[in-house]
Amino acid sequence: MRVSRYFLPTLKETPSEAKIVSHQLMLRAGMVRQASAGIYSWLPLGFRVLKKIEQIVREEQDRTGCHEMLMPTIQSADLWKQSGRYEDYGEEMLRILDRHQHEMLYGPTNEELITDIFRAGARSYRDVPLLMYHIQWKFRDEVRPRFGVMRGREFLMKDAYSFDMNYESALVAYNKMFVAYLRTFARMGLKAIPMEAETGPIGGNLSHEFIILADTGESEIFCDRDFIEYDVLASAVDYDDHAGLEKVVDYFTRLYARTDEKHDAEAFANEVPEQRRYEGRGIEVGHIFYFGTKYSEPLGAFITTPDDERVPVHMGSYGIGVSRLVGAIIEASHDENGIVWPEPVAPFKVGLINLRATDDACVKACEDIYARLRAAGVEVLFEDRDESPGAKFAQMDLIGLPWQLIVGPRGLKNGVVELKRRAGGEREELSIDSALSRLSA
RNA sequence: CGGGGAGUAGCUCAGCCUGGUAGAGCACCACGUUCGGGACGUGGGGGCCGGAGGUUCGAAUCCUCUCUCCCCGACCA
Repeated sequence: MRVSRYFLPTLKETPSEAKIVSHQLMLRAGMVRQASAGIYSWLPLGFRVLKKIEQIVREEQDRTGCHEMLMPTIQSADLWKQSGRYEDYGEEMLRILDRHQHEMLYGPTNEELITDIFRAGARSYRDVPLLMYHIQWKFRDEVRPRFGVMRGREFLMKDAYSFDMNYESALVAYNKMFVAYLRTFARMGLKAIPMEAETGPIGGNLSHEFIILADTGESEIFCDRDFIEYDVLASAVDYDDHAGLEKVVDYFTRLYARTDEKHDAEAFANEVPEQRRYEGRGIEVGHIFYFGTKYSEPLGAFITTPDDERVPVHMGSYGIGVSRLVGAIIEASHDENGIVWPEPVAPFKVGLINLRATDDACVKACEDIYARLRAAGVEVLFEDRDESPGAKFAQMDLIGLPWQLIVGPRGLKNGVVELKRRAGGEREELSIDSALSRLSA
């Protein structure tokens, strides 16, 4: 993509309404634009990041054998009345009347709808275990939206739902999601820590929040350093190896990890040796629940067991805040110059900077490099405008692409270009060919 | 929902107290000079001063109502 042909409205100054760094940087980098309180339009650059994150979430869900589907944003109130949540959910639910005066709502979550889908299509134990998910926009009419996309009213969420014949089987689904979540966040370059959580309005009795480490996070966290050092991506997972999954989950659930709300200084001191104590801040990006038959009973989602008994199906739900992750990643990864994207979620892999857009040799070299990078399938943002070098560097640093390939007349005389890594800022002069092979690797 | 603050150019803001017909910096456009970390000069474009009423010869400015946004608190993916 050429910057000259792109819609990239970056700002030099920080818009006054943004108070936290991720929100400021998202606005400055031209990723989003606020449409109204807690509701955002995703501009081309931001949308690319959102899609990258969504795709990682999707791949890790698919890997567990969870089936992707899509439920609507607008739901009928009927099912919610059946489950009892039409009243319970309160003001946070956006209620709508259609032209026939039917009560509709913009879905804040989808337990009711998925349960209805399940009960209509599943009859017996042969139909479970079953895992389904979708990635869809949700609306929760928060009293006070803030922090940009981190706590919007409209947000993109991945929500998965599990259906099992009994608790033991449901636990396997829970463990699959637990491990999938660890992998998902690790792939985005984040350290995610599962913490025991309250089950909240969704209900149930087995629940973990996944908190990622970020110095500017909302909640204070206390945990064992082993969480941070464990590399979940080091070995492949076999989601059919139930015992293996349990081992991983057991490992993580045994270690101390609590937010300030549940923190117990004494227990922390007793359970965790001093050199392994980690205190920091974090942001919640995922939440998993087992809630048994809370919805299947009132909504009548029953299946027949091998013994010809009719039992309510055991369920769990598993959420990841996809749009929140965009902000959370920036909170976890930025510096004084701007965003520092972890490569897997970066909107482009490399920014190609032509330092002298009026110089024929520079133009020729850049056009050649641009064509070759694209041919190699490398996502490249080509800064081809006639601007001052300083302005180009500043903008490139702001939007935080992992690599900058800098082409200027001075280097070209010696047959070299400069390859700079955004994280850490190491620069290296090398020939065009070796720069290209480095970036294509 | 309680408490506070703010709406003036794309962004950051001044002007408001003490009414006289719209400003600065950045951004944008043109030309020229520049060019390895947000360049410089000259010229230019852009605003029903959030909206509605009122007071007044005259309102960005005073009064009333209203909408929106932000912050703190309670609440939450």
